[in-house]
Amino acid sequence: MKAGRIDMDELLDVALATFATYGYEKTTLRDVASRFSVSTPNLYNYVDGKRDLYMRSVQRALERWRDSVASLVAKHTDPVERFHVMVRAAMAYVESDAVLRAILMNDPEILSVSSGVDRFGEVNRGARDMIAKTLSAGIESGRFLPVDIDSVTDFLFSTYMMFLLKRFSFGEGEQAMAVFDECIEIIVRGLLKPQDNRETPGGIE
Amino acid sequence: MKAGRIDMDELLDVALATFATYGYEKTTLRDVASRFSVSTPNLYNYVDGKRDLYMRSVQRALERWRDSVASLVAKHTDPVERFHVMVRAAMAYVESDAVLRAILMNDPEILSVSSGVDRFGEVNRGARDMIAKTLSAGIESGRFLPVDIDSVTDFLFSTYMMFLLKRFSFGEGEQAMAVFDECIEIIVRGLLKPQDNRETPGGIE
Amino acid sequence: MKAGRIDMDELLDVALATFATYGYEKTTLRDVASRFSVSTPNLYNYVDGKRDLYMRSVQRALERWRDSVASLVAKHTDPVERFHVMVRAAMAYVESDAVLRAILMNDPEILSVSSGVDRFGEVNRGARDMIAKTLSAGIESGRFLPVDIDSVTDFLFSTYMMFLLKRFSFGEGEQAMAVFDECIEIIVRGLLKPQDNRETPGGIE
Amino acid sequence: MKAGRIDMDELLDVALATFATYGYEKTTLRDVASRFSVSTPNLYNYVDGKRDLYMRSVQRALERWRDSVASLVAKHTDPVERFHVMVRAAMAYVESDAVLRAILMNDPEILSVSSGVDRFGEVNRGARDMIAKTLSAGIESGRFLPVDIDSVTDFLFSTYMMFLLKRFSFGEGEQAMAVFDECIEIIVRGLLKPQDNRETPGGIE
DNA sequence: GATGAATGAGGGTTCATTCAT
DNA sequence: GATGAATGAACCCTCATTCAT
Repeated sequence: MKAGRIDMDELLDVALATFATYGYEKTTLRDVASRFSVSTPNLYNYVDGKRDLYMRSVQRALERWRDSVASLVAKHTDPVERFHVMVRAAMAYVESDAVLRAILMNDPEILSVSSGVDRFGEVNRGARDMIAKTLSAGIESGRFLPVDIDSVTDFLFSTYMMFLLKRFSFGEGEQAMAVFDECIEIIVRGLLKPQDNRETPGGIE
Repeated sequence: MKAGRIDMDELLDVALATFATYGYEKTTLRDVASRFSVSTPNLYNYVDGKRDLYMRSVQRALERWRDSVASLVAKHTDPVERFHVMVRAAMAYVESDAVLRAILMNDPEILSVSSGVDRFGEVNRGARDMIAKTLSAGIESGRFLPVDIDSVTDFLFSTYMMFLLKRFSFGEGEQAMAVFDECIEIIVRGLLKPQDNRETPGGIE
Repeated sequence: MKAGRIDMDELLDVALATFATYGYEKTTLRDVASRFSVSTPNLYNYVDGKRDLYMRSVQRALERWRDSVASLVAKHTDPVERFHVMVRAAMAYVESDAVLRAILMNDPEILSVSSGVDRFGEVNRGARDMIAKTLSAGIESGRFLPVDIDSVTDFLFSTYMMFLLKRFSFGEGEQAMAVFDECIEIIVRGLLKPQDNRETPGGIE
Repeated sequence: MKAGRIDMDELLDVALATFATYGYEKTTLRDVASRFSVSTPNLYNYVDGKRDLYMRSVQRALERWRDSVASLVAKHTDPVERFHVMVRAAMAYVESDAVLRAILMNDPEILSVSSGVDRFGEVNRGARDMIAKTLSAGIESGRFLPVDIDSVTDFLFSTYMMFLLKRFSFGEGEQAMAVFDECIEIIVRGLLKPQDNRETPGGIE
């Protein structure tokens, strides 16, 4: 009783897996269409072309990633905790999702925000919002210093992305993670008001 | 005195890097040719087509790998030491060469020798020779039991390749290395004559 | 109600004529496509490439040839007559079809069945069936000796093909035909039961 | 002690044979060059390119043809005899020279003079001269009627070419020859002065 | 929604041809 | 003379995309 033969969610899932396997260039619309026993042009009734199919698939994957992190972060109220949970959950998610990892490795620029164009601006903005909110919550609660939220958010997001890239796209191995943990510690410590400086819950021991 | 605009060594290096970056399919002959400001068909004066360019580039990379390992192994005389140096040097080399790593990740079958066709037969044979020689040296020196060299060589090479694949192509992380080290220990211990069984120089402590 | 700009039958006819005129190599897909005022890649909606277009065109021509012969043979019941009709009709058809003749001259291996690969296996098998049926009919009717049908069919088909090649592909002229007629006589006479040996309807006198 | 590695006569012979075998398009300069173990560009020291190589090879073949006919014709003085010898010798030569025949079959336009461009103008002019001289000799000797030499030459040459084409390029078989013989008879009879009309030496009986 | 037909762009490859050496 | 290097044109073929049905 479906209106069409193709379910949009399924389409994006199948497409993402195919892109992950073959990479964007080598993936053929026929590859995707044939998985649904459907003609290639028919995909254009659901999607605006190959690029669009790719963008939407990746978008959805990025959203799931963001949502997963957000729901974990939501369980915590302490701003410092939220920070640590956020960065660690993000890392753990990528580590656990082979398809997303393959996508990121094939197309590292997905996470790049500096090189002029920001594809996936919405998702990235969502992630930024999450950071910004955590930041401002920390400031309002009085534990963080009253820094400029926008610029610090930018800084944090860039650092985060940089490490993701190093870790998963350029494959710089696990020592990159140690440096990352350390950097996060430094930043968090820098945000805390002096009297909080001793304890950083969730830090490495 | 230059033969032409293109130096063969440079060509293979550039090609390898390009293949490593984009993968075989997405790499265009124009990609490679344009790095030398040269027309695409001109590459056919140096190389027999895209496939050939790929094969030769990879071949050279594999040879460098093999030679690097061989030269390190040559510094040792004790068969047991040679074994440990050999397997560790091989792993370390791949770890240090991002281009080779990318190539292996994009085309894991390079190392496959079982699936009927053995592309890069010569290099693989060279590696096998290295193993076989180390084995027979150990036997002649009286430290190894007089095993059948061919079958043990086969076994060792397969084990070695299997771990390389797990480690770098399938990205199974570093715990695979621990297992590998252990396996090597077991094999070496099994090769040693009883009185040698206690000490395995180069082992993990 | 037209399916498209190109009618499959027309396509194969045009292609066959073009191949006959220029030969396989010199014939361009553009040559064929332009006859339909159509882009070259569009041919791939009808056909699987140049080789496939060639194969199908020739296949059809061979089928027409076979069918023409078969329908003539069907008018006769006497096995001996059938034999003579069959071989003569086959020869006459080629003589009358300049396009088929040109194709055969450009690509003599079409009829070759011995050299390992039998392209056009189906048609050749059809022709063999025709021979085999005629043979077994003759045997059942009691006029032919009870020979092994398969091996005699093989022998007859080979002889037939050999003469076709000599006549049309190597252009050995009409004296080849005389030899052919004689050979057929000999074979037929050898197949007949002794009491039939005197009369061979359709023979040369 | 040859100046170069290649003898011009040999080159043209080899080239002609190659063109005859593969046809103009499929023949590669490398095909020809490799027969002399010589680089492809080197051929340009002897010849002005592929087209030129073809033209010269064919030219030479046509000249040999013409000369062969001319030398046979020269043995006769009777104009009528000369005519018959000329046309028969021309036919016989083509029949005996498989390479020339293959060339003519692959490129029937060689003999075409009507379609605007006359490649091989010189040879064709030579052949025409031969006809014209025979004609004028016949006229001067008083056996032929005083026709306009140019137009009759044109007519004869065209007829001759037409039959050659029918016979060898379009493969119209041997009945074309009968028609040809008859036509020649008719023409010769028409040229003779009335009292000569009875006897036509060399005619068909 | 779905499909067959059609196209332009682009990729690998061959080839005739030119040029500097 | 001879050659290696270089190029543009052309070919087969794939693919994303459009359009009429």
